[in-house]
Amino acid sequence: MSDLFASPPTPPTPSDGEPDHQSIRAQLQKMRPVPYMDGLNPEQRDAVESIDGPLLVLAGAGTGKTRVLTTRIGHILATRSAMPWQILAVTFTNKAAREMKDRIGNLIGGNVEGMQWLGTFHSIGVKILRRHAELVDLKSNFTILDTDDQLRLMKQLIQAQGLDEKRWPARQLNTLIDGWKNRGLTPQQVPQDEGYYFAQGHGVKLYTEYQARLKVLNACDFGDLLLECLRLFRENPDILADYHKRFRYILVDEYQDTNIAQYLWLRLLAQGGNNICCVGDDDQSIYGWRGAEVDNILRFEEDFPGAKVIRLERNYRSTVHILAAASHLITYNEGRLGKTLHPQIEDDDAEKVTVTSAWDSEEEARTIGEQIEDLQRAKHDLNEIAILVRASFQMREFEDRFITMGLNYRVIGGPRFYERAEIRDALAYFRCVVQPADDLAFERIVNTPRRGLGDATLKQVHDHARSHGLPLTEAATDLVQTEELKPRPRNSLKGVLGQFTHWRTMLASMKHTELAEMILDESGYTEMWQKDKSADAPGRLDNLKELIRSMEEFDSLPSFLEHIALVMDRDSAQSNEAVSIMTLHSAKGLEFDTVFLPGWEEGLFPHQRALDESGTRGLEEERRLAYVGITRAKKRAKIYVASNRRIHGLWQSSVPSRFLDELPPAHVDVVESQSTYGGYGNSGVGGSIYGKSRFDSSDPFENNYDTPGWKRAQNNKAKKTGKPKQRYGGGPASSGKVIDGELIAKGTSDTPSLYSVGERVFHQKFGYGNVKSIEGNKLTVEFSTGTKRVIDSFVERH
DNA sequence: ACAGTGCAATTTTTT
DNA sequence: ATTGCACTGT
Repeated sequence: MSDLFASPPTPPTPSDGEPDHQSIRAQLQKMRPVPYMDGLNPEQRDAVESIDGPLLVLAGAGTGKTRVLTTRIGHILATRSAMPWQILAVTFTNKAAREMKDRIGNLIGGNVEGMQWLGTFHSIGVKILRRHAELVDLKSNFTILDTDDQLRLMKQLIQAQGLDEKRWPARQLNTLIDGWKNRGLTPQQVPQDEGYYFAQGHGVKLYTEYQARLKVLNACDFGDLLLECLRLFRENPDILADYHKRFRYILVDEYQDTNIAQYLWLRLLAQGGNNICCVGDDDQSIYGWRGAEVDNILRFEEDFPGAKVIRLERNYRSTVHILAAASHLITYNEGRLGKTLHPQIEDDDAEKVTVTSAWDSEEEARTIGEQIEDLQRAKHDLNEIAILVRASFQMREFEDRFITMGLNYRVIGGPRFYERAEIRDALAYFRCVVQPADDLAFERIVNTPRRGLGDATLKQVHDHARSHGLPLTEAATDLVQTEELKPRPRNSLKGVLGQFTHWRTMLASMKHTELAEMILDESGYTEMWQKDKSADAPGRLDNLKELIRSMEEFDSLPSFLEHIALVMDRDSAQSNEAVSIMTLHSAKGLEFDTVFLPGWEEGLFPHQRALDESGTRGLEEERRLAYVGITRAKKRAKIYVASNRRIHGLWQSSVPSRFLDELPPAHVDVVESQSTYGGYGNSGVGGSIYGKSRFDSSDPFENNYDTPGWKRAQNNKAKKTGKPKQRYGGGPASSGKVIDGELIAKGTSDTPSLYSVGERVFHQKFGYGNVKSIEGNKLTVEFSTGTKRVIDSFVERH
């Protein structure tokens, strides 16, 4: 394929405006198909070839969206319509950008380095801002603040206003300002009434102050990376015109996830050639809560007059049943552009989507564990299995279970490397060296490790800084020359400042990795963790080593810091075979043979908070989330409902999700979990309908969701809260109920414990352990993972 | 300055 | 239940 590029393409000159050339080339292209077009269906091909004018590609799940995007870029390059550096291609995540780069590389045979404008919205924003920083009151070495920095800054501002931080938490202010920034609003543009929501009208004032502080700190937050670009373009038409000339083609991935600021950003840039191609799927818009505007994609044809719209509806990923389930479910949403997925995979033996009821979340985890073992025995690849949960607290149950089972798993999207305290501390040291005005970094580490610089001293530095309008570092430098500080803190502060000055002088001459190590050693930071005898200290030291190691790939400390700020993913080694556990949100864009979807209960999924806060809009977004979940599956989608779940430490009985009603019965099998007898566990509520099909085998595929029992269950929902788990500890009250025969026999609170001190027992979650003491039916057991108090019926004698 | 205690909050997440 | 926080007392 690379022979297409054998002769070096000549860059089209700006005056090369004769469209005839292009269309002739395009025609030739159509007449003689080129290899990279092989295997594209007509719609995909159309999307690849329609490179002139605005184009919206509505790409349903699994319809070859990325392929179209990358082939389109390949096509632009192959037809010499633009040079690599004249293409702007934006994605949301670094992962998507990387994948796109890789695939273009494969397509055109290698070098994609020329595509310097392929990246995330934010990384491209930074790139533009650094070039023109002075025009937006920044220096080109400005710092990018993360959420943590933002919060600390806002907290300071709230305090400075004399407001009660309890009543007006920084978090809330951050969300508010973030929301404004997502909508492209500067402090002046915030609608008046909105400003009053926060702290009796202090909202806008705080926003203004926050922005002012950022300038002083020579810093940007993520929102600014776009917002300041907007300002730059608007205030400097010549610069915008420059970019118009530069970007002959614009491509946007996941357009349904763009917020207003991003939309404005794109529109300003697209005004040049109008060759903008947006790819997205309104049915997969799941980030409304962080500012994404589905409207952007719904409005595309109005925003870009003359736009062509191409629908990709041939799904190459999933079986008929999976697609039918997802499609039927999503039709319950209003306000969509409307697409139908047509299955391209023929499989007469395809499994229907299953819905399984479990007594509680523990049984749910156990059942899924067993099913995974079955799949494993049938030689299924564990990497092709995923568990997609609504909220991350659901993950723990699976982890616990898989640990005891000895099943390999990996959690995708947990706490990130860069978020760890030790990494943030180390970075703060580096930031402070590179950018002395970075007060937030300075504050973070000035007394870490302990240097005897407490609140009192810091307050003096702060006051001096404020009254003289100086960054903290400078204020501190001033102060130590005077007699204002007490001798001890004064010397201590003088010492650190001296060190920083020293490190800064080394910045140019020393290799950055060595300097970094030197900073951590000389500051006493490494030593602090070496002396720390807590269990995680060695791990933290490892992380620091890892941090230094990862700096190797960069050529300087500043470029490394930018990478950290923007590229927040850690490349985890995923060599082993393992089941993936992740949230539905982080599953977008992925696919697996088998997908387990636990926790389909009202309140959890759809999530109560989504309903409370956003009403129908929230519900529809939850439904799209369900759609995303189901369409991740290639061969098997397995849905689970638990009748009882522990939320915030309380057992709550729950009602199956309304989404289950919205699945097409013809493509769904209702089964009960392998280890449940009956499924009528929720006594008194009429029973779960999901166990019923077992006794109702005359017509197992009828729509079970409309039966009286189901209706009753819905009416009764949320009546019982905080109820103990009847099956295990209920005593006489629970007798006569349908319960798990195996476990109920093991004693209740009324009978003396069956165990004795010193006995070896087995627990489903914690594994083997020794009984330390007994109070009634509660045992204190020492497990390998620690000592826990458990109800005796949770363990087995061994 | 720091350690210990009490209290509230607790969806989803990228950049 | 767990965790992170702000405040209090030494």
